[in-house]
Amino acid sequence: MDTIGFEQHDHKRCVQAAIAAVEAHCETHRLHLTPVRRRVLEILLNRHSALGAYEILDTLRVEGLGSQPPVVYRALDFLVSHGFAHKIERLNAFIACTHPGQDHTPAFLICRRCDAVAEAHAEPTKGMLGRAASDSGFVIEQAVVEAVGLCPRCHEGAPSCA
Amino acid sequence: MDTIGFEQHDHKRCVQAAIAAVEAHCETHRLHLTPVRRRVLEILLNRHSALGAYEILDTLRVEGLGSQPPVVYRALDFLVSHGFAHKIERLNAFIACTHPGQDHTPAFLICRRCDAVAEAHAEPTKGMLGRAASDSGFVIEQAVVEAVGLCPRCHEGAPSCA
DNA sequence: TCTCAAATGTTATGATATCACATATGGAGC
DNA sequence: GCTCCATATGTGATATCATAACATTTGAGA
Repeated sequence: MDTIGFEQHDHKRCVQAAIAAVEAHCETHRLHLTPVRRRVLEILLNRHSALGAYEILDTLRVEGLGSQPPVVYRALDFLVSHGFAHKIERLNAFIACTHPGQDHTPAFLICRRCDAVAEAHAEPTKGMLGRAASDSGFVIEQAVVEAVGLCPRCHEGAPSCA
Repeated sequence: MDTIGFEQHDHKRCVQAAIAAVEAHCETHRLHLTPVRRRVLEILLNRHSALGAYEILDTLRVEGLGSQPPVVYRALDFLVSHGFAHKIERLNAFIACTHPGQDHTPAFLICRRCDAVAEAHAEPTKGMLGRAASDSGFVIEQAVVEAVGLCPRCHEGAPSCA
């Protein structure tokens, strides 16, 4: 399953690849990946845990890219609306998408101990939820699927998953 | 599927039955359903859409049951932690549980037009999410499943789903 | 070069949630 | 009945998350 992000990986390379994929997508879809938007995406990509909007803003402020909340929220709106990032409702935080440009319903595995977040795929129209929806005539347009628990490393009984 | 709440029903009776079920559960589990907690539950039960904490607080304030945010948040903590109510993360709002006392993972169908919310059951350990979790060694303890879309009535093309 | 839409800068405020500490309530043991 | 203590509530202040409103800048195309 290539969507699980708990294992070790070449992080620098994964960031570069993600940026490249987003750039390509913006190119073909005539979207503006402006400096602020690009930088917010980079900040998100540099972590595999979710970041609060104000944490991102702190970094932008240091770099002179903006100091007020609307700056970061607008950049996040752009990234989220085009599927380059996702909001984790449970955490009121944001995370870069691990497969940008592809249409998908993300599902998240959130470690409550080390705060790592892995993205998987959800199938909101299948399973009991999909059946309940179709039985009642509800039309699902969008879904939030977020599981909280322990990631493999934190589950091992290690004192910390740093 | 008795967990779908979009159809018409005897609302007064459903509220009474829910209160009775919660009372019974508190009785057997030595939990205190204090006046504030009971009233918050009633306020939630009187709707089939989610209510924000401050909306609930407005009602409590009028009734002299408390006027500060911690009052309502503490009552909600009690209700949510014992499964008598759920938080809808997507809406930052709360809703009474439709089958209190039973251990379950709720899933919600949220109408974006009329704000009605129906509760269904989720199976977080099944489907692709469960497989992704077990494949990676993630242990799911809790899950948020919330679908946004159109309820049967709003989907009919009616001007409103009042 | 002009124009206009898109993006950004900035001030202020709204909405959601918690902390910290004081006070009250109610049952267990004496 | 009284004391002790855990639980619950009252209250003021504040933290955290998010958006409204409007001015200014930028950049692609006429």
